[in-house]
Amino acid sequence: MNIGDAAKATGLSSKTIRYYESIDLIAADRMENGYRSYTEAHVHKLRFVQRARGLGFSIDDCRALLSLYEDKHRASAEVKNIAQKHLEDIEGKISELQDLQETLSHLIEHCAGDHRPDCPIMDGLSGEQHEVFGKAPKLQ
Amino acid sequence: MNIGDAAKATGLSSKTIRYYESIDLIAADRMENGYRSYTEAHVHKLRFVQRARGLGFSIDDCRALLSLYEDKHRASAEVKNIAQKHLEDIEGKISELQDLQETLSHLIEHCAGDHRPDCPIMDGLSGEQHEVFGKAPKLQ
DNA sequence: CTTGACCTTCCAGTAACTAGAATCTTTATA
DNA sequence: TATAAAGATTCTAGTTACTGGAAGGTCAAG
Repeated sequence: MNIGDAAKATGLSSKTIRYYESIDLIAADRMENGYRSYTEAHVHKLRFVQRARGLGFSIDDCRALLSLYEDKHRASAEVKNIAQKHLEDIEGKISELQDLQETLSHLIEHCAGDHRPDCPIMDGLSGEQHEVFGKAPKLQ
Repeated sequence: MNIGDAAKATGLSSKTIRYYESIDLIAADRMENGYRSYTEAHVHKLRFVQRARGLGFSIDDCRALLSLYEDKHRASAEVKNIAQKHLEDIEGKISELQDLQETLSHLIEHCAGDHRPDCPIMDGLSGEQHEVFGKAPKLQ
């Protein structure tokens, strides 16, 4: 199977598949003409990574998960560990974003949003307001 | 004021302040020896950007907000518009992350996490599970 | 006069691709 | 059979918002 077919079979773009090979994540075989050649096993791995990326796992996580995927004697604890850490990451991000959401929606609520220049949002950003601010966490 | 003092006054690093100058966001004056020189007005603008970045506004948003900040005749509607779009972005991200969180925590819940190789998380990533999957949205 | 703290510029690296250019190879059509 | 289109290859560079580090200039203190 050529790269284009592998792309269709996985939902990844050819570019992305080549990229994954360039970072030694998933290597294809080569045909005589130099074209990459994909087997069903390759496609499974690609789809595995596609799903993991869809769940927000980093490429490095994917690398670790792939090697566990190929290890018939893996302990599920190892997999769970990676997933757990990732879940905690996600939960951290959610709560940071919720803080931002709260701060922003307060500011927006109090802004008339008309032709006049007075603007609580600007005041907030200028540091003229003290209630609502100072609570916003840093985004990484 | 030298860049180091401006950094202390704003909470930004000297590197970041130089970076902001390099992208034409906030330019400093120069002293005879070539050192950057910061006035209170500079510091206010830097702090303004620092707060906006803390609320997750992009550099481009900051650029727009800064120019509104300096425009005494701005309409608050313009500010509100930028903030509103950003809020919608944030809300979108929150809901994507919540979907991921739900999917992941279901998978994790059902994984024994012991020495045995059987693992619902792996099954999910391998596409052997169909209930929980397919719902996960793409992260941008 | 030297040490140390501070400043300067410039280059490279981060994450995970994506776009585009220049150049094959294969396939389909006239 | 000639050729054009589709699809393959590699390589470089751009994206976001910085951060780290190197090589070197400036300044105040001892």
